[in-house]
Amino acid sequence: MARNGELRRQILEQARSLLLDEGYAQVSMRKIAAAVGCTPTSIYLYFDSKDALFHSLVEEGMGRLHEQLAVVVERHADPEEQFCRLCRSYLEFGLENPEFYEIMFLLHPEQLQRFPTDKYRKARRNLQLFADILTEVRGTEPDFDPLLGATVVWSLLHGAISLQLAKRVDARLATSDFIDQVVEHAVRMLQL
Amino acid sequence: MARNGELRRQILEQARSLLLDEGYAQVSMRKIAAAVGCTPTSIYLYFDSKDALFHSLVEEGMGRLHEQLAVVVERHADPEEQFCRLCRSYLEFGLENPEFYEIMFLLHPEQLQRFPTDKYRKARRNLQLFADILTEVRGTEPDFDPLLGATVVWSLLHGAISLQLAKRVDARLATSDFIDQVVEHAVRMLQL
Amino acid sequence: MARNGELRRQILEQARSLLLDEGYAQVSMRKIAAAVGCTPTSIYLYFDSKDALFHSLVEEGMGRLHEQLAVVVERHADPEEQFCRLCRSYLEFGLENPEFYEIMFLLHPEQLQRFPTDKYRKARRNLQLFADILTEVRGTEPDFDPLLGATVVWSLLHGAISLQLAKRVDARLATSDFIDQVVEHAVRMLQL
Amino acid sequence: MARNGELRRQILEQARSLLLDEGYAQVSMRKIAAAVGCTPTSIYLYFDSKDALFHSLVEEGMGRLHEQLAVVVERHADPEEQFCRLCRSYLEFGLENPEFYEIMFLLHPEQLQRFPTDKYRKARRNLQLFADILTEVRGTEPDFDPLLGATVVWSLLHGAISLQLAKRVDARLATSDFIDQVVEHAVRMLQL
DNA sequence: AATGAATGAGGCTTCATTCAT
DNA sequence: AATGAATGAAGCCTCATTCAT
Repeated sequence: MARNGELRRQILEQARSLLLDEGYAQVSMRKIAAAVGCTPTSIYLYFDSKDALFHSLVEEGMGRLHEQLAVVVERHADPEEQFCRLCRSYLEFGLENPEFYEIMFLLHPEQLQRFPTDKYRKARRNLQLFADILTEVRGTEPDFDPLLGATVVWSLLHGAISLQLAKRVDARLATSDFIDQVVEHAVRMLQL
Repeated sequence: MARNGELRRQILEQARSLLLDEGYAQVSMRKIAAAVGCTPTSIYLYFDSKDALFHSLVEEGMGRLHEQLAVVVERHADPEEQFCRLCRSYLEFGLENPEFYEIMFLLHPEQLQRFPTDKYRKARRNLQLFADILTEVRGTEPDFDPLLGATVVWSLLHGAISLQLAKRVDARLATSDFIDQVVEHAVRMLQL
Repeated sequence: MARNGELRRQILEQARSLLLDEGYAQVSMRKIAAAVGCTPTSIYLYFDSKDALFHSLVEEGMGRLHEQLAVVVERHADPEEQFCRLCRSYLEFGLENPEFYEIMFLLHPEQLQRFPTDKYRKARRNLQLFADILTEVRGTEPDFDPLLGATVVWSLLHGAISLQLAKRVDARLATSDFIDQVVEHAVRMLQL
Repeated sequence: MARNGELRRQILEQARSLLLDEGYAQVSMRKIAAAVGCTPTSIYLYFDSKDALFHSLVEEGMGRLHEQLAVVVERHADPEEQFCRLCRSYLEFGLENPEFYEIMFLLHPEQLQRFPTDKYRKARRNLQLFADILTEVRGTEPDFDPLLGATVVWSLLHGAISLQLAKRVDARLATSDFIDQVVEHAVRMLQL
């Protein structure tokens, strides 16, 4: 019907769109096909299975996130500035790409089975960006583990995104205030 | 076959167990019935629907968590001690009752539909325990919002549990170190 | 719970009520029990099966209809007056007791299985009331069969009720006009 | 397995056949599939739902009936002859296509839900055929309403078919005599 | 006189997937 | 490059009914 890979692109796009609109449990091959305007069968020309399709989305999301974070690190010299912006950028990614964030970090491993473990290693590169700055700033402290510190910060950011996406943050709190406060608290990891 | 409510108890138990093993999407009435050793029909003697069954689990979990946290607050006088123990207790609950934690906080509201909104208000009581201590310690600061601070701490704790349950924390980090570090970082919320 | 037969009476009453409100297909033993305020099991104390319950209703309806029609015949002397009133009374019964009429005459025999055939003979007594008058008026005509004539009249009345109950009569027609016209046409059977 | 639309045709056919044998309430997707020799799933390739399937039958029946009646009107010039044949043709359709007649006119609207209202308008075209002749013959009478008269005739024909299909007509009456008598009585509507 | 507990059968429908074309 | 036809498994849920108490 279209140029090489055009349909593949559309499938991924509609899958993401459905994911955003209806949640993972409601996304089926049929619905994706209907949204794209092709047959369910056609999807199997480009993806081995439903899992494989979603793995592609995970991979794409991982790439986008890393790219977005890497740019931040490049653009700023001051470690604290870098760290602060890294946090904001991560939060921003999660809140503005809920469908990516959901399949990347919120879906149970059991739901998204058979995901090649090595692809999750890409996720670690992102964590390393945080750890690197922590090493730079607090690396000399004998009892400080940068990887551990980065994981704690990640927990905070991830928790904030999760609660926000699940709409469990009290409606009286302004989102921007919440984000500011999260970032402010995350940055404290740079302090002794 | 069973004494009063015995089957009901077994259903809840197996539902929780399946939830833990396979994730919400994989839990079906049929599987629960098979695990319990009864007919799917029998489940409907005790629960109006699948949703109702899971709502019962949510409610039970909410009750357990609140009880566990309330005890902590009663037993300790020093605010910082209270706060620290609250954090530990919350983490402990999440990590030791993953199936409860999942349905309570990880499931999307859309997946668990029609949940009586007022039952979620119970969840807020837990958040209030954190907020109360923050008010006690930092209430005089003009620009400090205890509810906001408590939500940030909650994000950290929730994120830590989520990542741990999803097995996304680097295996090289000892869980006890991770928890210590999370609590230590959370407690910083008490400082100016 | 109550005096002898009291519950039995309530069951029949609620069954009829449900029949009227929701139609035969929607009436279940459970719903009847819920409406009465007893257990589904209790219904089986008074009726052998769902069929038996409905057969009782059919029987009751047959009795009521016959009583209503018999009164008409007794009260009037003039054959034409009798016939006219019989028709009106039959139409009235059908339109004012739709739940009885439905189980008595509209339900498929397959749906209401195992109905003792002899009970349907009661229905013939009603037809005979019409036939008797026809015999009285036109009995001398050589080619006139009163039973046949009565059945034709019955068809008209039954059809009118059926279409009305199924809401298939054009809404622009006033019900009273429709009934008048049906009776007027039925009465023509008395004429040569 | 089957040629284009072949399975669809078989599904409709078996659905009709089951309808005839067991009545609407007893017809299930599973039974239809079993009768056809395919999977219940396959039915959903051709019909969106059980309702949709039966709506197709209704529509087909409406078309057939109208076609059959329209031919009668075209073929005869004399109004009385037309009317007489219309009645016979309607009766014939009902008695020879009981399964069509049942879903078209005997099923309660509640049982066959969500039927596009405009399709019932087709049914009115049939009624209009009767009304047109009545207008032609008795249109000048001031107190005669052709639509009302047609509805009365329809009641008679419909009632006759209903009783016959439900096997409630006395077995001693020959069907052909019954039909003759019904038609004869219907035709009286043409007289003053 | 009534119930609580339980069930086997079956209701409609959707799913991911395959295979021949 | 794409599809039309088909399926087996499974989803939630309701049914009439039985049996021990």
